[in-house]
Amino acid sequence: MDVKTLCLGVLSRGEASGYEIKKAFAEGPFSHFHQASFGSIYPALNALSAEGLVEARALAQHKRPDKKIYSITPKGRNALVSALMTEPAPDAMRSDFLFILSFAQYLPPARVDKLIDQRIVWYREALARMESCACNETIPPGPTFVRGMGIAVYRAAANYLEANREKLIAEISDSALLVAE
Amino acid sequence: MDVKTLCLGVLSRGEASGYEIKKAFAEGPFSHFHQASFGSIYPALNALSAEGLVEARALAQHKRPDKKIYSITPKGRNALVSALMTEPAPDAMRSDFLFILSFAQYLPPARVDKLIDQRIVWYREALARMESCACNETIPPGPTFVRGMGIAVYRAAANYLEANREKLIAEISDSALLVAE
DNA sequence: TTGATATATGTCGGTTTGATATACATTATG
DNA sequence: CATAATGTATATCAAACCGACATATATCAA
Repeated sequence: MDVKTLCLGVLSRGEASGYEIKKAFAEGPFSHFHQASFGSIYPALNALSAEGLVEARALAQHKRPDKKIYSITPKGRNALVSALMTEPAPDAMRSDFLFILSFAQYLPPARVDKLIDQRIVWYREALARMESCACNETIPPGPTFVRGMGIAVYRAAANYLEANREKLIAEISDSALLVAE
Repeated sequence: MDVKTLCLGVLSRGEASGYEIKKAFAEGPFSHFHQASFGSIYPALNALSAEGLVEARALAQHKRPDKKIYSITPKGRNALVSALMTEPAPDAMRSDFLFILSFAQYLPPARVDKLIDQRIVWYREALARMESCACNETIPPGPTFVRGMGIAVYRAAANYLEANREKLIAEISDSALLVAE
């Protein structure tokens, strides 16, 4: 699933600028299962434009660069559906946090404690964003299902961290004492 | 957290070849929160070797390319600890599966059904691997904690899919009927 | 006032992926 | 028994991608 397809997906829900597409991956409804950077979005939009899968119109702005608003074409919708019919790659989680924690016994307990603390806050904030967003609107079944899965997974992560942090800190503090003896 | 650091992390648990490091990310204890490809591992090992952070010894093999077994040096351990003390990036999940499902209403219900089916199997198999692995050995607190978090998150994902799949299929089947009327 | 944050597009170096090449052993499958 | 598929093992390379930076301005907080 390349960035071109991701952009088509966002644009299928309504026209948007590159900046707004970035926001959809940074904070919006796609943020908990995909991300994309400016360095890939802008070239992708140019390529899609050249292929006739999206159309751009420039919107003049007060003392700012023109905002280029992209909208998907019928050809673009076909390309999106084709991409949606291919077999998805396995799901992948990337967590520097867990990589670091797997070496917890070689780190100062205070550092581990703070790290877990911050990550709980991060997960809880992400959860709040997911749960609050657009409850008044009528959300289609697909996005509702996907949102629910994001909430379920993030909640499990936050709950696990809260339930098991003390045990971990106690264990690595004990082993430090053993070494000191 | 670049591939060089990830390799140092694997090697800190014992010497290994590039191929074995790959396996650690594809199936092993790191597989549920980080991944790395051959194309990044081999150059990373060469770079680490040039910097004196790892040492290589060649192991002649019967009618096969020599296996290069890498081990971490004291300098390498210092570099690893330094990397472990930097602030971790936010956790990220990447799921083409969820991206596709967010357009469920534009897809054939049978396709959505099969997709969810396969993903449940995938999550359950990953769970079985995580839960079975090395229960007899004494695992240090760090890896135990990290493993527990992987299990908690994957279980939440599998349970959510099982609990909500029927509702989704029913909803997209209904809307298809409405269109047909 | 000074810095931070937000809007907005874009480039560029460096990293990473995923496919491919090579080579042989072992293990299914028809 | 042949043959296909999978596993062991290293390595390269084009294409894709990320993160930082450049540019320009408005707004809001310290």
